[in-house]
Amino acid sequence: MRPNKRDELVQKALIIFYRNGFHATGMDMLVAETGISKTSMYKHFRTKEDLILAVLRLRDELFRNWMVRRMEEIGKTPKEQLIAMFDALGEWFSKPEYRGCMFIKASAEYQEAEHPIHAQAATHKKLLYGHVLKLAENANVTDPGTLARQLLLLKEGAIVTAHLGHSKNPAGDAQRAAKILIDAALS
Amino acid sequence: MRPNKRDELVQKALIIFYRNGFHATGMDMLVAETGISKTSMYKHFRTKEDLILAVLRLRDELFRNWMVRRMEEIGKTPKEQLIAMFDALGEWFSKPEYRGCMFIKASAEYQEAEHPIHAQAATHKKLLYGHVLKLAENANVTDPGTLARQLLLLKEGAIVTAHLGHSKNPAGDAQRAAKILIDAALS
DNA sequence: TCCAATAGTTACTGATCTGTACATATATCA
DNA sequence: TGATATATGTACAGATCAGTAACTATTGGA
Repeated sequence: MRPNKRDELVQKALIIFYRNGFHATGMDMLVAETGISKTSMYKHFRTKEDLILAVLRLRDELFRNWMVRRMEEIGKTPKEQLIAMFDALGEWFSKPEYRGCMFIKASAEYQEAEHPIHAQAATHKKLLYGHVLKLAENANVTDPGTLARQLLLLKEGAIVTAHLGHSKNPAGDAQRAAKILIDAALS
Repeated sequence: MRPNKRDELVQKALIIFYRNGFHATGMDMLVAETGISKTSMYKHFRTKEDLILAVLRLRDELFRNWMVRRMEEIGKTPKEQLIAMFDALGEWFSKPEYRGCMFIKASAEYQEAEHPIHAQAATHKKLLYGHVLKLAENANVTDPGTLARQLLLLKEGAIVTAHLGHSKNPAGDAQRAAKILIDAALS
């Protein structure tokens, strides 16, 4: 049984927490849905919070890898890659299992900035900002920091709006806005 | 005791749910922090869910009234009022008790679109869209629907980002982006 | 003063929560 | 085969969860 039970737990817990929320998911539900015994879980993680932190670390890795890869596949130049972020978002939103951003939800359930789970969610956003900032710099825009933050505002807004479901095509709306902002920053 | 106990409960529960989250706030905590007996609570509301729905209705009323009023106080023309939305957001973010948008958090804890709490959150966003759409129409922009949705993407993004706290001035970034989008929609 | 509505107190149910104790099974490697 | 690590099953502790029952106190209006 070398293929780690710990990793299996984190992967399965990720899906369940994403679908069901953090407080609303009890350890007994994890036992029932993963088939992994509670004793094993508590051997790998001292507390539920530790498990959630491991889940968020995995999610951060998976999500950023996926997002960066899609942006590079769709766009060639830095400017195209920035615009491609919203194509990738559109793909994500159209998946049937889409339920919004796990980090926004984590920060909604663990609100205090000092809480480790909240802090981990903030770290994810910071790391993504780093990537977008680099692209904005390479696109030679005036004030790349501002443009990067503005594009990410559109991204977060689209994520929330896609989950709240009162808009038909938030990724498309965001992308059209992004193009205008990028062009304005290039002149 | 004409000044309704029911209203008092909803007002106090609003503050507690906003600060503490929905699942994380038990009825016993509400009893302890409001001083209202559990029997009274369950005389006014059949379930915790019913209480939450009443809280969200109040929040919708208070928030939209406040936002519309501030926009009208700060901006004269429809265009100025659209831009003023982000001044109002900045005021909100700087309040010490700021904890993000209650409706985003509600939809994060009650994820299924069919859930009454989720639906109520979506309704709030729809109502706000109606107001912004009317302003965009009165500002005589081309495609007011798209502009209204894009401005609201910036708004939701700023709200999330202000709560996740990795950005210094999300309302300012959003406002500068909003001005560019509005000007582009006017030409 | 009496009625009726609204409030509170206390104690409870049964379920579920996180986390643990303890004894047993299984798999790998020497 | 035997040692060690890792997994399991079951049962539990103690707290908390939403919601209820039965009874009492307070209030406003007629």
